[in-house]
Order: sequence, then C-alpha cells, then structure tokens
Amino acid sequence: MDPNVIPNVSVDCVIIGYDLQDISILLIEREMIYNDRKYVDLKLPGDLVRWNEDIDSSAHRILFDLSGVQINNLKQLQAFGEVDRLKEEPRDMEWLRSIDHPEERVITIAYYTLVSLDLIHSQKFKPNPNARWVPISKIGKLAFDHNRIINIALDTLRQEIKKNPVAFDLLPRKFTLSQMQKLYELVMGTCFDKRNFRKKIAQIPCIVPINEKQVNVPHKPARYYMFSHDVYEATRKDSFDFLV
Amino acid sequence: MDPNVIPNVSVDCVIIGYDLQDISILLIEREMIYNDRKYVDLKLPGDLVRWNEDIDSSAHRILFDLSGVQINNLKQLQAFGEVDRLKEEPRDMEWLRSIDHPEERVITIAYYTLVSLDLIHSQKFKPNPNARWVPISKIGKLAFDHNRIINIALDTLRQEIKKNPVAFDLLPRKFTLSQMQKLYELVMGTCFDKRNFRKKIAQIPCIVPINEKQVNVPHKPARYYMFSHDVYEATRKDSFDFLV
DNA sequence: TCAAAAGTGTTGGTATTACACCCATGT
DNA sequence: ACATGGGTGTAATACCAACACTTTTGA
Repeated sequence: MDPNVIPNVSVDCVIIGYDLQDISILLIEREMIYNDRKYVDLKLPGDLVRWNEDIDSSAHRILFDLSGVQINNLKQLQAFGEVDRLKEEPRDMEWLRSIDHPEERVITIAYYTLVSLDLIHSQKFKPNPNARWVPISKIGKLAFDHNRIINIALDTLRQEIKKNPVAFDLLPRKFTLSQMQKLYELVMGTCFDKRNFRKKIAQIPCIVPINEKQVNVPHKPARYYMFSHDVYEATRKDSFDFLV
Repeated sequence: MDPNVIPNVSVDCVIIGYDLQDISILLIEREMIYNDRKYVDLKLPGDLVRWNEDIDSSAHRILFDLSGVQINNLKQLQAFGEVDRLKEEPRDMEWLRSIDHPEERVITIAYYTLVSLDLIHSQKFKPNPNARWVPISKIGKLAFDHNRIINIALDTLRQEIKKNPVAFDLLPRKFTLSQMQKLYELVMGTCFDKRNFRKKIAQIPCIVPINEKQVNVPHKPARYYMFSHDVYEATRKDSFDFLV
C-alpha cells in the first residue's frame, strides 16, 4: 500500500460531456477474472487522497492523470460514507484486493466537472486508454455505488443549469441555439418551445450572436452564438435565472 | 487515541434555530489556557467518525449526545479537506494536542440541521452544558474553519428555503404569518410586502389556517397556521417554488 | 424539387409589484 | 385613549405559454 495516501479517503470524479447528441460520462473500464469468468465493469475515475494534497487537488490530479489536461471547473458534490459502500458486490471486493487495497473502509468525496467538445477534441486531450465515454442512457450497473454518485451529479447539474451559466462549459465555444436548446432538454428531461426559448435567450445579454454561420449543412445554416464571460460578470444580478 | 475512530475523518454539525427573533447556531464553548492566558472560543459540535458507523450516523450520534434528543432532518453540506485546515491558529493546534488528538490531518464532513422552538423547549432537549445558542449576527471568529462552514450552511439554507418547505422545520408547529415572513426576511436578507406575502401564502394549499389565535398579546391577535405534510405530498408538483 | 432544420410575432392569461387604511387587543 | 402589530384589495405592468408558416441550404 502506498504510504503517501490516506487509506480511508478517496475522491471520485464524474466527468460529464455533451457531444451535441448525448450527455455522456467518462468511465474507466476495469477488467478482471473472478470465479474463472472474465468481467468487464465500468467505474468512475478516482483515487485515494494523498497526505500532502487538499481534496480539491486530488480531484485535479485524478483528472489530469486521466486526460492529460488541466481541468479547472471542478465542483464538489458530497461525501459518501456508508460503512459498507464498497462491499455490496463480492467482485468489487476481490478487485480491491487485486490492486492491493487493504480491505478497509473508504469514504469517498465525489466531484463533478463539465467538459466541452472543444476540450475533448483538442490535441492535448489524451485520455487513459481504459477510459470510455458512455451516454447516460446506456450506463448499466457500475462498480460500487457509482451509479448513485452519477445520479446525484446529474441532479445537481439539473439544479445548476437553471440558475447558473454552466451550460457553456458543456457547449463548444461557438454554438447554435438549437444545440443549446437540445442540451437543456436533455439535462432537464423536458421540451421547450423554440420561439419561446429564443425569446428568452435574446433577453440574456451575455449570450451574444456572432457573425458566423454553419457551413456544409444540408439545411438553412444556423447562426453561431457565444457566451461572454465579461458581459455576464458585468450584468449579472443575483442569479442567471434561466428557465424556471 | 480512541481505537474506535477513523483518525482522519470527522463530522461537524451546524445546528440552526429560529426563536422568532433571531437565527442562531448552537455552538460549543471551548475553554483553554494558552501562553498563560485563558481563552474561551466557540466551535461547531463535531467528532471523529467511528469505524463501524456511517457518516450520517456519526452526525446523528453527535446531535444526540449534544442534545439528548433524536434529530432526524439532517442534511450533508460538503466535505472540507484542505491539508492545513486545522493549522491556521496555534491555539487550535494546542487544543487538539490537549484532547489527545494526534496532530494529523482531518477531513471533515459538515452537516446541517434545522430545529424548531418546539423541540428546543421540549422536556427532552437537554443540551450539553457547554452549548450556547449564538445569533448569527453575533458570531465572532470561531475555531478552525468553522466560520466558513457556517456561512456555507446559511447559503444552502437560503437556496433551500426558496424551493423546499424547510421553513417549517424552523418554525413552531403553529405559527403566525408574520413569524413566517420574518423568518424568510432574516434568511434571505430582504424585506417583503405584507400583502403580497400573504397573497402568495394563500395560494399554497399545504399552509393551512387553523381556528386558533394568539392570546395575551397587546395588539390584535394573529391567527395561527400550520404546515400540512399530507397536503404537501398530495399537491406538490416539482418544487415548492416559493419566493424567487 | 425535396428534405431538413433555421428563423420569426401575436395574443390571452397569469403572476408580480406597488401602495394605505382600519381592526382588535392589553396596558 | 393609545400603542402595537394584524389584516385586507386594486390597478398597472411584466412575464409566460401556446401556436404555424417562410427561409436557406445541400443533395
């Protein structure tokens, strides 16, 4: 066991992405032989916290090691500390033994982050070969209590996206209003009227149209918009107050 | 050092109360001699987590030991895990030594709870003799990072009270609309128009007037209201949607 | 010329704000 | 009788929900 880590405290990260089609989570594939059968499970990226790092720093380190890039809009979700949270599934316990983790109690602190297509497609983004983007509709039973953690992350995103301009962390820097609307619809699980949606956007000063349109699309090309952080800071009242 | 506890993980509890005048926090007085001077500091109630209890159970245990009653509307806030969070103030470190806490890193998980006057005044409520209710306007510098934790608890309350019927955890079972309005004003830091406030309340089915009025008040006695959990469950849509 | 998505206004209903006076009680 | 907080209505405005057709492009 690595002497640099606190053996009972870990950090797990829910990395949420939007590829203009689906909302997906970046998961780690875990292969193991158990009772002579091969299992391929998925889990959240995570690690034990080191003695000399803040828990926020652990989360940053985990993301950097996973992706090769510094990701900074990281938010803490909450801690998960049931005594038996790692012990429901015998396979999970066997896996802990296999990575030389003492079969002890681990309290985990979950973080989540939103990453945009721009980042994912950038040269620097070199995810760990075991990492997989999995659309949330296709996530099966994960290791440990990781399904629960993801659900709480998505609930939190649902709350956040209504009140704070976090959608722009998921969208590319230049986006069309339809892309934005679809994102909101996926996150909130509802549909919006196109005209009413656009009317609302038009009143938000920090979402600014730019002089650029889609090219090579087999329909009327859509205008691009971008989010202006400057304008947002200069004009925000108390909350973004987007969609009730 | 108690072998039953995880030495690096604690729980701290922010206990919020409303006495119809002020919002107060229940704090623990810590007396110590340091450099030949006597110090009386205040801190949040908290303790290390035991190996055999969930973190939620730690929080319940801390509240029970402190107050003598079972308190169950307890919500996790978040974890605080900076490496040096206990080490800013030499006096705090000295105190840790004095209670035989190894001078190690402690990650704490903060919880908060709302308690009503009814509970506080009940026979069973027998707080620890070192416990003090301190109005939030009169809280000075606390031990460790406990000011920060309280501020985050109050922010969270501010969010919650807008969307969920948590005000009724702070109010007595029977309350007047003015008492309720004052609570909202204290929490949110704003004033409301009395008539508009009451109009809004009248539309919320789960806040029901009862056939009872104040007695012995030197003014027109106010009607009492109560919160009906049944009606709330039966009529709630998605959120309480109280005051933007 | 067709398919596919972009883009655009009006109306009726609902919710929100601002505002001032009389009432019931204890002292 | 007076001080104290309780209780009530209206009008102007802002916001929200529902709804259908024309436009631009690539194939």
